Amino acid sequence: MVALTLPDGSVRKFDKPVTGAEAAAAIGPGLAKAALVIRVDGKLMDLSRPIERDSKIAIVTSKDPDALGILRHDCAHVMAEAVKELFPETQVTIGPAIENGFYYDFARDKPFVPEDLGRIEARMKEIVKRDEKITREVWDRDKAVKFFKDLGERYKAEIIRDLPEDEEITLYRQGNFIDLCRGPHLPSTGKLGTAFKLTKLAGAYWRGDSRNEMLQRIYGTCWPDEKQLKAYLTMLEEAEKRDHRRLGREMNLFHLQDVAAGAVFWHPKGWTLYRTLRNYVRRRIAANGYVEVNTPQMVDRSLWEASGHWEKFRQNMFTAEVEDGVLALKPMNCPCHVQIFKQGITSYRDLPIRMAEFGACHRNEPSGALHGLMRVRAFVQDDAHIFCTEDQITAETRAFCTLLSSVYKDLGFEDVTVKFSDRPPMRAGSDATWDKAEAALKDATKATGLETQLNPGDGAFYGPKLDFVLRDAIGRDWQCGTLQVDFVLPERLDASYIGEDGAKHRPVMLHRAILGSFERFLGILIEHYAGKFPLWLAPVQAVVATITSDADDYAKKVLAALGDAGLRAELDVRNEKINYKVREHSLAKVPVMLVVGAKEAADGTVAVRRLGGKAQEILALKEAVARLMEEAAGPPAGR
RNA sequence: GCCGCCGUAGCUCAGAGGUAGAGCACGCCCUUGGUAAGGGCGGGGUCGGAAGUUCAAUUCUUCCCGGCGGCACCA
Repeated sequence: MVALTLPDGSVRKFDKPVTGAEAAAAIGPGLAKAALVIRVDGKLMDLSRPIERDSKIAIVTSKDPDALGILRHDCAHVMAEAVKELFPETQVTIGPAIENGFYYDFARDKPFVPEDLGRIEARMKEIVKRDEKITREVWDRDKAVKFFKDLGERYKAEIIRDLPEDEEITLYRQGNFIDLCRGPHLPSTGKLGTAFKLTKLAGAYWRGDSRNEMLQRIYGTCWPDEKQLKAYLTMLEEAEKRDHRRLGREMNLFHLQDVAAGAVFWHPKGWTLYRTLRNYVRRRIAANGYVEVNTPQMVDRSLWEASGHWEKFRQNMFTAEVEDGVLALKPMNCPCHVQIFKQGITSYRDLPIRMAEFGACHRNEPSGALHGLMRVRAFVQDDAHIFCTEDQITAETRAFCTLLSSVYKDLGFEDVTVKFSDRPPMRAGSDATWDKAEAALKDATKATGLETQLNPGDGAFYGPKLDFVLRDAIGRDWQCGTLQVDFVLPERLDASYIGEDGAKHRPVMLHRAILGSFERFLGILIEHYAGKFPLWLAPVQAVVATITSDADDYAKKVLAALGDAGLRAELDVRNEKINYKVREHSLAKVPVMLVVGAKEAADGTVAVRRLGGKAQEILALKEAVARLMEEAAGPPAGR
């Protein structure tokens, strides 16, 4: 006798063990048809497996959030089957479900070409049409290894060999295709549907290790129905439209050029945006007790040896030989800040010292890592180092978390999470010190009300850290801010202060950045706003456009009034129709247009048109300027 | 760095073993038009770089540089 409790609390009794499929059929024929897998006491299982004991069950259909992963995993299997049919010499490896889809890694001498994707996709649809039954088999380990070896599938054999001793070896068979898999799977390939698409081709290292051979990865996306597939593809198109590299060109913000790979040519408008952001951060940190400094670009090798960078970071550093040694372009500012700290004698009364620098750093990133503004070789950090006592870590971290949250909010990001990385196995500093530092970070995030996720053992060897992640307008996460406690660098570079007791003590250093790098953050900001910046950030805040040349003189007066009010405005008196001008400045994403014709010139007014808006508002020039000025002032500094 | 794809006008892209074309942009002319493209004419390219094959290479081959998508990297 088996009693199965359904999600609604009702109990079904069977006089012998039943399979998930039978249980679903007993509940109703509609459900039996829609059933994909079954959840038994919280664990997902194949419908074909018998349920021997009293359990809580739920039939999982495509509406269930758990179904998506199964669907995508199955899609990977169907793709592997299609590939094996079309290219029998290919070896299969692994193929998991991932966010929005799945991939499968294949090993073969001849790489796939983009045209293959269409063929594979067509064959996948055939396999779905065949509606092959998917069956689960439990195999003996050695037999399974031999079986795959004999098939020439050496990767699969390797995976089985490396599975933990106590793990059951299960194989899934669909048609002529058999694959090692933990499952669960759909009852048959027909249940997959056809809402999938192969999206890209890529190389990927076997087992994710760059010392291993490279496999061919095929990515795909897969959804419960065509509508969701289409929605996803549309979302991708939207993301492409707001790509910062594209908007950077269209809005004439910056360009990248092969003569300086990984470095940015900022155009006037982009540089205005950059400076606006930098000025904003400058105001905010000044109001929060930071002092700003500036330190050398190129520093002698000896300092990097002392700081430990030469040993740990050498490959990423640009160097230049000079007559009496080697200089390195700084990849970070911290050693230089310690040099400033060390000038003269510092008393405990002077602490904390919050030393900020918009420091230009260079890192020799691998060529394949470069990506628009997001990953560059030359960048400027909104960097600062807080020199303080251990007792001050809590208050400083709290203040930083508050400042950071407020900055993100001002810049349009409300959704912020924190990753907290605590002590790694190999570390410097005593356990008591780590206890204190970790407690301080934990306390600070809690006090600020930030949602925190623990990354155990992921801290740097020199101290625990917080990483701040923000979510953008289309749901993507970006790690930007950071706060790292450092017990080691002050020691290595011999920084000290005089304590209350008159003796020398080591300060603690907090490395911290809110934006990370201006370059990357601007990339994120461009995509977040899709180029439509709020007025205070917009590089061109307003365009004064004339309807006919009769209004030219008045338009110049309007422009001057805007300029006097500190607004970034441009004039468009070209011999073009107003429709043309409106279209052009709209595409350039200028937030405000002030349209003036003979009427406005006579009345001393302007017709205000907001980007994307249909309505226009006629205002007296003075009134319009006053309103825009207020709006363009941006967030206040003193918080 | 690794795998794959790509590099033709400022941009988006077509093309072919016999030194190139479209649309938009740009310049000039006409047009003075009230909220997302008015019309005409015109200028513009060592076809990413180097070498090789060939009577002839921008086209085919190799190498290099750069871009794109991943992977690896991001103390």
